[in-house]
Amino acid sequence: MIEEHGEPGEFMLAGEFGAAARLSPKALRLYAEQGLLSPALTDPATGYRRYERGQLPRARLISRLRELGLPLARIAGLAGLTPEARDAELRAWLVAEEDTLRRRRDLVTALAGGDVPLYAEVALREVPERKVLSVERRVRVDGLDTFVTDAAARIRAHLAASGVRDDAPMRVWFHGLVTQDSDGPVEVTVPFSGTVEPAGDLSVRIEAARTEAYIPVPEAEASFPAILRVYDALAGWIDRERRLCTGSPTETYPGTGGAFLDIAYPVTTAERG
Amino acid sequence: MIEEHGEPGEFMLAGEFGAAARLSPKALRLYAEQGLLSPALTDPATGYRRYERGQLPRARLISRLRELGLPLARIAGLAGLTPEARDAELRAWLVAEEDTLRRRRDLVTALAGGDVPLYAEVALREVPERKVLSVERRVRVDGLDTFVTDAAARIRAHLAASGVRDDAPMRVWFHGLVTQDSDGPVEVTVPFSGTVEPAGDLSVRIEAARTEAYIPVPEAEASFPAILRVYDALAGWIDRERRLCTGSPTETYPGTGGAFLDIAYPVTTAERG
DNA sequence: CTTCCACCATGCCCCAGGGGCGAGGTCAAA
DNA sequence: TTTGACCTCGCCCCTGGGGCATGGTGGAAG
Repeated sequence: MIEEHGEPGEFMLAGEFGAAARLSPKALRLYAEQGLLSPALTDPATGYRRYERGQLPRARLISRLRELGLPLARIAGLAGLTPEARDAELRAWLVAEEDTLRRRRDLVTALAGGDVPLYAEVALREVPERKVLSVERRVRVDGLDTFVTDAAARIRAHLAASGVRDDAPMRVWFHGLVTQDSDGPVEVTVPFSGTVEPAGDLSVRIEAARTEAYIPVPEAEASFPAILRVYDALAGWIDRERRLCTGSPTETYPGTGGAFLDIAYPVTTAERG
Repeated sequence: MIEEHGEPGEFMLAGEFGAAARLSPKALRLYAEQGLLSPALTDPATGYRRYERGQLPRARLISRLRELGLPLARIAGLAGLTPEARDAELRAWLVAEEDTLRRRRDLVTALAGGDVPLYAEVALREVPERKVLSVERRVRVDGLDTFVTDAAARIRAHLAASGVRDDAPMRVWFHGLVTQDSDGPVEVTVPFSGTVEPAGDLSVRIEAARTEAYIPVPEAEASFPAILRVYDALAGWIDRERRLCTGSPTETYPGTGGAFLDIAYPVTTAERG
């Protein structure tokens, strides 16, 4: 318990201040180090931090925002806003949280679904060597659509300007893991015939010949998270056929037989013994 | 990219296995250390981990569960269940997540509301020294109701068995921070007159005389998160009156004038200069 | 058979947001 | 003055890896 102070001074020590703001002394020390909530006075000899009463509203606000689970950097930004602007930011954050929850709900549903019914649609095909115009960049899921759309437009524009026709579907390569919080290199390629000069971040390269296992995906299943089941089905098929993946997965737009897209993995030619 | 293997062996190295399960080698190493996903074989000379194809489904499951943001310990538990049981657990987890989101939404609303209208209801009172029977324990918010209800019942039962009447409201002391993920010591006390022996975790002590600032709270505002605004209003009033808190906050059931409860802070007797 | 290069291992430091502990300094009332 | 409750700092711990440096390896090509 805190003892009574007969004639209390203007300044409070960390424990007392923290009790009034529902923040532990440890948390207050951290906030002081980070500059999020600097004590009004620090005794240079003892290191004791003294807070003043006027800092309580800010401390209480920080405490509330921490209860929401916001990181300190975010809180530092929010604490500097007007109450109205802060409220607007927080409501936007809530909307994002709701999105996250929806995504999780969909993932759980996808997990429960199993992947058996899709096996029959998997097939093998030989893809010949092709010359392609490509753009590669590291992106996260939230920037994926924008990147792919933009890259495809620029590639096709450059092909048109170079006087060659793009005569085959666009292919998106996932060279690395692309998730909510980890980016991976993604490449967009469009095959062409003829001669084209590279320009800016558009490069010309050869896509090697390969055998790939693929599965056409209708538009209804082409978005997250239903598409995860398709990936799992394809991987499961490759397992069962006792083949091995030999490269990164790709998505081809449009897909075989009028499908919205094909998902494909390059695989070994022969089954393993 | 991964080269083709003419006659691939039964075992895969970390990178290859990880590419097939969408897990980084680093993550696989961590999971191996924790026993979450042990490689089928570890070369004792080189430390190379070899995974086999049959481990892919488990690896993919782990990858999916990580995408949900679940901690590894939780995943370890879930991975051992049948698909049906796992699905049930995940749905329960989703419900908890929805609760969390609701709580956050309420907190944001409370933050935006301000606390001005409640000031008028704050008052001061002198509380005399009282002998009380008490139970103290560290609890978190989720165990708070259960603890208070149970403690009150046991205290009143012991008072009745000792032949004394409990003649005053129950008081709940928050000696430490009680939040979602940090527990604090909480004490439940009931004043009595006469003589009672301590028993088990029931102890007899004196609550010191004090001055307290209090505010009656109707039942409609007595639950989370509306009650936070009341706490803030009380703290703001104490600030404006230029007093200091001298102890832990308490909640008294029932409250003054038919209120559901009173929230009170012990404060200094005199205003400060 | 050697060489080459990509892959793999360990180990260390880093991120948030503190909790917990121990050593030692400080401040008040009794 | 003593006592006990504060306070300070500093270190190690948690999760789930990312990134880097150093050095050992595997497999395929020459």
